[in-house]
Amino acid sequence: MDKRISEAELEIMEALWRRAPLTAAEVAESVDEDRGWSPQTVKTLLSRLVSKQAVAHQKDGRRFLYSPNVARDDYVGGESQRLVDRLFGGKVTPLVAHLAERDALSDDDIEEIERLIRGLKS
Amino acid sequence: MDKRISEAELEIMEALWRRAPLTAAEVAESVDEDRGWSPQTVKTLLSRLVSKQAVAHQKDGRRFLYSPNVARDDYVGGESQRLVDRLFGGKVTPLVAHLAERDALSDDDIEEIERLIRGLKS
DNA sequence: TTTTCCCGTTTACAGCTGTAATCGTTCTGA
DNA sequence: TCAGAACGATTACAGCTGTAAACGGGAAAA
Repeated sequence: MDKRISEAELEIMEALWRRAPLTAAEVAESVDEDRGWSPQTVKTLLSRLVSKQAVAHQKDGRRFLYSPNVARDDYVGGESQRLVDRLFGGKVTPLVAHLAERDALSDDDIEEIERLIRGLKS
Repeated sequence: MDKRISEAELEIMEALWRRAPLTAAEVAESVDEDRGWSPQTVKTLLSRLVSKQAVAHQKDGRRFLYSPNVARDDYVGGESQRLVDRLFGGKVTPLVAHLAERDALSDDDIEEIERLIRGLKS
Protein backbone atom coordinates (compact mmCIF):
# COMPACT_ATOMS: atom_id res chain seq x y z
CA MET A 1 0.00 0.00 0.00
CA ASP A 2 2.35 2.59 -1.26
CA LYS A 3 1.75 4.44 -4.50
CA ARG A 4 -1.47 4.62 -6.45
CA ILE A 5 -2.63 1.74 -8.63
CA SER A 6 -3.08 2.71 -12.26
CA GLU A 7 -5.97 1.75 -14.48
CA ALA A 8 -4.13 -1.05 -16.27
CA GLU A 9 -2.71 -2.31 -13.01
CA LEU A 10 -6.21 -2.49 -11.62
CA GLU A 11 -7.06 -5.17 -14.18
CA ILE A 12 -4.27 -7.25 -12.73
CA MET A 13 -5.47 -6.65 -9.22
CA GLU A 14 -8.97 -7.73 -10.17
CA ALA A 15 -7.60 -11.00 -11.47
CA LEU A 16 -5.74 -11.58 -8.22
CA TRP A 17 -8.74 -10.59 -6.16
CA ARG A 18 -10.77 -13.17 -8.03
CA ARG A 19 -8.27 -15.91 -7.29
CA ALA A 20 -4.83 -16.04 -5.69
CA PRO A 21 -2.06 -16.95 -5.58
CA LEU A 22 -1.46 -17.16 -9.30
CA THR A 23 1.58 -17.41 -11.52
CA ALA A 24 2.21 -14.64 -14.02
CA ALA A 25 0.96 -16.91 -16.79
CA GLU A 26 -2.24 -17.62 -14.93
CA VAL A 27 -2.81 -13.94 -14.33
CA ALA A 28 -2.29 -13.33 -18.02
CA GLU A 29 -4.88 -15.95 -18.84
CA SER A 30 -7.33 -14.64 -16.32
CA VAL A 31 -7.09 -11.21 -17.82
CA ASP A 32 -6.32 -11.50 -21.49
CA GLU A 33 -9.86 -11.95 -22.69
CA ASP A 34 -10.92 -8.34 -22.50
CA ARG A 35 -7.66 -6.45 -22.84
CA GLY A 36 -5.69 -8.46 -25.32
CA TRP A 37 -2.40 -7.91 -23.55
CA SER A 38 0.74 -9.77 -24.38
CA PRO A 39 2.07 -11.89 -21.52
CA GLN A 40 5.02 -9.52 -21.31
CA THR A 41 2.72 -6.67 -20.56
CA VAL A 42 1.13 -8.60 -17.75
CA LYS A 43 4.54 -9.37 -16.30
CA THR A 44 5.57 -5.75 -16.44
CA LEU A 45 2.42 -4.71 -14.66
CA LEU A 46 2.93 -7.41 -12.06
CA SER A 47 6.42 -6.24 -11.23
CA ARG A 48 5.29 -2.65 -11.01
CA LEU A 49 2.61 -3.74 -8.59
CA VAL A 50 5.18 -5.64 -6.59
CA SER A 51 7.40 -2.60 -6.29
CA LYS A 52 4.39 -0.55 -5.31
CA GLN A 53 3.78 -3.20 -2.67
CA ALA A 54 0.23 -3.71 -3.84
CA VAL A 55 1.09 -7.29 -4.71
CA ALA A 56 3.25 -9.79 -2.83
CA HIS A 57 5.15 -12.60 -4.50
CA GLN A 58 6.66 -15.72 -3.04
CA LYS A 59 9.06 -17.94 -4.86
CA ASP A 60 7.68 -21.29 -5.97
CA GLY A 61 10.57 -23.12 -7.53
CA ARG A 62 11.87 -20.90 -10.29
CA ARG A 63 8.71 -18.94 -10.70
CA PHE A 64 6.70 -16.61 -8.54
CA LEU A 65 3.25 -16.86 -7.08
CA TYR A 66 1.54 -13.52 -6.86
CA SER A 67 -1.10 -12.49 -4.35
CA PRO A 68 -2.80 -9.19 -3.62
CA ASN A 69 -1.33 -7.28 -0.77
CA VAL A 70 -4.24 -4.89 -0.50
CA ALA A 71 -7.79 -5.97 0.19
CA ARG A 72 -10.19 -5.06 -2.57
CA ASP A 73 -12.45 -3.52 -0.01
CA ASP A 74 -9.74 -1.22 1.21
CA TYR A 75 -8.82 -0.17 -2.27
CA VAL A 76 -12.42 0.45 -3.24
CA GLY A 77 -13.00 2.36 -0.05
CA GLY A 78 -9.98 4.54 -0.65
CA GLU A 79 -10.94 5.34 -4.20
CA SER A 80 -14.52 6.13 -3.28
CA GLN A 81 -13.34 8.41 -0.54
CA ARG A 82 -11.00 10.15 -2.96
CA LEU A 83 -13.82 10.83 -5.35
CA VAL A 84 -16.09 12.10 -2.64
CA ASP A 85 -13.32 14.33 -1.33
CA ARG A 86 -12.28 15.72 -4.68
CA LEU A 87 -15.68 16.37 -6.14
CA PHE A 88 -18.22 16.53 -3.36
CA GLY A 89 -16.35 18.29 -0.60
CA GLY A 90 -16.03 15.06 1.31
CA LYS A 91 -19.79 14.65 1.69
CA VAL A 92 -21.51 11.49 0.55
CA THR A 93 -24.99 12.91 0.36
CA PRO A 94 -24.28 15.22 -2.56
CA LEU A 95 -22.88 12.26 -4.44
CA VAL A 96 -26.06 10.30 -3.97
CA ALA A 97 -28.11 13.35 -4.79
CA HIS A 98 -26.10 13.85 -7.90
CA LEU A 99 -26.52 10.30 -9.09
CA ALA A 100 -30.20 10.54 -8.39
CA GLU A 101 -30.57 13.72 -10.40
CA ARG A 102 -28.76 12.29 -13.34
CA ASP A 103 -31.22 9.43 -13.45
CA ALA A 104 -28.42 7.09 -12.68
CA LEU A 105 -30.70 5.41 -10.18
CA SER A 106 -33.30 2.95 -11.35
CA ASP A 107 -36.45 2.31 -9.37
CA ASP A 108 -34.89 -0.88 -8.13
CA ASP A 109 -31.82 1.01 -7.00
CA ILE A 110 -33.98 3.43 -5.10
CA GLU A 111 -35.88 0.59 -3.55
CA GLU A 112 -32.70 -1.09 -2.50
CA ILE A 113 -31.03 1.99 -1.13
CA GLU A 114 -34.12 2.64 0.89
CA ARG A 115 -33.96 -0.84 2.37
CA LEU A 116 -30.30 -0.30 3.07
CA ILE A 117 -30.85 3.01 4.76
CA ARG A 118 -33.71 1.62 6.75
CA GLY A 119 -31.36 -1.10 7.92
CA LEU A 120 -28.81 1.47 9.03
CA LYS A 121 -31.29 3.40 11.06
CA SER A 122 -32.22 0.56 13.34
CA MET B 1 -14.86 17.46 -23.85
CA ASP B 2 -12.09 15.49 -25.36
CA LYS B 3 -9.39 13.92 -23.26
CA ARG B 4 -9.47 13.40 -19.52
CA ILE B 5 -8.78 16.22 -17.11
CA SER B 6 -5.84 15.55 -14.81
CA GLU B 7 -5.70 16.21 -11.10
CA ALA B 8 -3.73 19.43 -11.40
CA GLU B 9 -5.88 20.60 -14.26
CA LEU B 10 -8.94 20.05 -12.13
CA GLU B 11 -7.73 22.78 -9.78
CA ILE B 12 -7.79 25.16 -12.69
CA MET B 13 -11.25 24.03 -13.70
CA GLU B 14 -12.51 24.58 -10.18
CA ALA B 15 -11.27 28.15 -10.31
CA LEU B 16 -13.07 28.71 -13.60
CA TRP B 17 -16.20 27.04 -12.34
CA ARG B 18 -16.18 29.41 -9.39
CA ARG B 19 -15.93 32.44 -11.64
CA ALA B 20 -15.42 32.99 -15.35
CA PRO B 21 -14.21 34.30 -17.65
CA LEU B 22 -10.84 35.00 -16.07
CA THR B 23 -7.43 35.97 -17.35
CA ALA B 24 -4.55 33.61 -16.73
CA ALA B 25 -3.31 35.89 -13.98
CA GLU B 26 -6.68 35.86 -12.28
CA VAL B 27 -6.85 32.11 -12.46
CA ALA B 28 -3.40 31.96 -10.90
CA GLU B 29 -4.56 34.18 -8.09
CA SER B 30 -7.70 32.23 -7.53
CA VAL B 31 -5.76 29.03 -7.20
CA ASP B 32 -2.37 29.81 -5.80
CA GLU B 33 -3.31 29.75 -2.14
CA ASP B 34 -3.39 26.00 -1.70
CA ARG B 35 -1.08 24.75 -4.39
CA GLY B 36 1.69 27.30 -4.48
CA TRP B 37 2.04 27.16 -8.24
CA SER B 38 4.09 29.61 -10.23
CA PRO B 39 2.05 31.65 -12.71
CA GLN B 40 3.86 29.79 -15.48
CA THR B 41 2.52 26.52 -14.25
CA VAL B 42 -0.99 27.86 -14.30
CA LYS B 43 -0.52 29.06 -17.87
CA THR B 44 0.77 25.68 -18.96
CA LEU B 45 -2.21 23.96 -17.41
CA LEU B 46 -4.54 26.44 -19.02
CA SER B 47 -3.18 25.79 -22.48
CA ARG B 48 -3.34 22.09 -21.98
CA LEU B 49 -6.97 22.46 -20.99
CA VAL B 50 -7.58 24.55 -24.07
CA SER B 51 -6.11 21.91 -26.34
CA LYS B 52 -8.18 19.31 -24.56
CA GLN B 53 -11.15 21.57 -25.29
CA ALA B 54 -12.15 21.56 -21.66
CA VAL B 55 -11.60 25.31 -21.58
CA ALA B 56 -12.41 27.93 -24.17
CA HIS B 57 -10.50 31.15 -24.62
CA GLN B 58 -11.43 34.29 -26.41
CA LYS B 59 -9.03 37.06 -27.20
CA ASP B 60 -9.41 40.21 -25.18
CA GLY B 61 -6.88 42.64 -26.58
CA ARG B 62 -3.54 40.95 -26.31
CA ARG B 63 -4.57 38.52 -23.61
CA PHE B 64 -7.03 35.70 -23.34
CA LEU B 65 -10.11 35.26 -21.26
CA TYR B 66 -10.63 31.68 -20.23
CA SER B 67 -13.95 29.99 -19.51
CA PRO B 68 -14.89 26.42 -18.79
CA ASN B 69 -16.14 24.51 -21.75
CA VAL B 70 -17.51 21.67 -19.68
CA ALA B 71 -20.14 22.07 -17.02
CA ARG B 72 -18.99 21.03 -13.59
CA ASP B 73 -22.06 18.90 -13.27
CA ASP B 74 -21.23 16.99 -16.40
CA TYR B 75 -17.68 16.45 -15.32
CA VAL B 76 -18.69 15.31 -11.88
CA GLY B 77 -21.32 13.04 -13.34
CA GLY B 78 -18.85 11.48 -15.69
CA GLU B 79 -16.29 10.86 -13.00
CA SER B 80 -18.84 9.38 -10.65
CA GLN B 81 -20.05 7.09 -13.36
CA ARG B 82 -16.52 6.02 -14.11
CA LEU B 83 -15.94 5.08 -10.50
CA VAL B 84 -19.18 3.19 -10.27
CA ASP B 85 -18.40 1.36 -13.48
CA ARG B 86 -14.83 0.50 -12.61
CA LEU B 87 -15.35 -0.59 -9.05
CA PHE B 88 -18.97 -1.44 -8.52
CA GLY B 89 -19.94 -3.11 -11.75
CA GLY B 90 -21.89 -0.07 -12.78
CA LYS B 91 -24.30 -0.36 -9.87
CA VAL B 92 -24.81 2.56 -7.56
CA THR B 93 -26.30 0.63 -4.70
CA PRO B 94 -23.12 -1.25 -3.84
CA LEU B 95 -21.33 2.06 -3.68
CA VAL B 96 -23.78 3.43 -1.18
CA ALA B 97 -23.70 0.16 0.72
CA HIS B 98 -19.95 0.31 0.77
CA LEU B 99 -19.80 3.83 2.07
CA ALA B 100 -22.36 2.94 4.67
CA GLU B 101 -20.38 -0.06 5.86
CA ARG B 102 -17.22 1.93 6.14
CA ASP B 103 -18.98 4.28 8.50
CA ALA B 104 -18.53 7.00 6.00
CA LEU B 105 -22.13 7.99 6.60
CA SER B 106 -23.06 10.02 9.63
CA ASP B 107 -26.52 9.88 11.11
CA ASP B 108 -27.24 13.16 9.45
CA ASP B 109 -26.14 11.77 6.12
CA ILE B 110 -28.46 8.84 6.54
CA GLU B 111 -31.27 11.12 7.48
CA GLU B 112 -30.66 13.25 4.45
CA ILE B 113 -30.33 10.42 2.02
CA GLU B 114 -33.55 9.04 3.31
CA ARG B 115 -35.29 12.33 2.67
CA LEU B 116 -33.77 12.41 -0.76
CA ILE B 117 -34.89 8.90 -1.58
CA ARG B 118 -38.32 9.59 -0.26
CA GLY B 119 -38.46 12.54 -2.61
CA LEU B 120 -37.54 10.37 -5.54
CA LYS B 121 -40.23 7.83 -4.83
CA SER B 122 -43.10 10.20 -5.09
C1' DT C 1 24.44 -33.08 -24.02
C1' DT C 2 22.56 -29.78 -26.82
C1' DT C 3 18.61 -27.28 -28.09
C1' DT C 4 14.51 -25.17 -26.84
C1' DC C 5 11.35 -23.08 -23.84
C1' DC C 6 9.96 -20.43 -19.82
C1' DC C 7 10.83 -17.18 -16.28
C1' DG C 8 11.87 -12.99 -14.27
C1' DT C 9 14.71 -8.70 -15.20
C1' DT C 10 16.25 -4.94 -17.96
C1' DT C 11 15.59 -1.82 -21.47
C1' DA C 12 12.53 0.82 -24.75
C1' DC C 13 9.73 4.30 -26.05
C1' DA C 14 5.94 7.40 -26.79
C1' DG C 15 2.28 9.94 -24.46
C1' DC C 16 0.57 12.23 -20.20
C1' DT C 17 1.61 14.95 -15.85
C1' DG C 18 3.61 18.21 -12.76
C1' DT C 19 6.30 21.91 -12.66
C1' DA C 20 8.44 25.33 -14.61
C1' DA C 21 12.27 28.48 -17.57
C1' DT C 22 13.00 30.72 -21.75
C1' DC C 23 11.72 33.17 -26.03
C1' DG C 24 9.58 36.47 -28.94
C1' DT C 25 6.38 40.07 -29.18
C1' DT C 26 3.76 43.79 -27.91
C1' DC C 27 2.17 47.36 -24.77
C1' DT C 28 3.43 50.87 -21.43
C1' DG C 29 5.69 54.05 -18.49
C1' DA C 30 9.80 57.02 -18.34
C1' DT D 1 11.96 56.39 -28.01
C1' DC D 2 13.62 52.87 -25.28
C1' DA D 3 13.68 49.78 -21.50
C1' DG D 4 10.85 46.94 -18.88
C1' DA D 5 6.75 44.44 -17.98
C1' DA D 6 3.28 41.31 -19.33
C1' DC D 7 1.49 37.72 -22.41
C1' DG D 8 1.11 33.61 -24.91
C1' DA D 9 4.04 29.99 -27.22
C1' DT D 10 7.82 26.94 -27.20
C1' DT D 11 10.91 24.04 -24.89
C1' DA D 12 12.47 21.25 -20.79
C1' DC D 13 12.67 17.49 -18.08
C1' DA D 14 11.79 13.87 -14.79
C1' DG D 15 8.35 10.52 -13.25
C1' DC D 16 4.29 7.60 -14.33
C1' DT D 17 1.66 4.71 -17.81
C1' DG D 18 0.66 1.55 -21.45
C1' DT D 19 2.61 -1.60 -24.14
C1' DA D 20 5.99 -4.45 -25.18
C1' DA D 21 10.88 -6.59 -27.08
C1' DA D 22 15.36 -8.22 -25.76
C1' DC D 23 18.32 -10.60 -22.48
C1' DG D 24 20.22 -14.10 -19.53
C1' DG D 25 19.82 -18.21 -16.81
C1' DG D 26 17.96 -22.43 -15.65
C1' DA D 27 14.82 -26.51 -16.69
C1' DA D 28 12.96 -29.73 -19.79
C1' DA D 29 12.99 -32.21 -23.96
C1' DA D 30 15.32 -34.47 -27.53
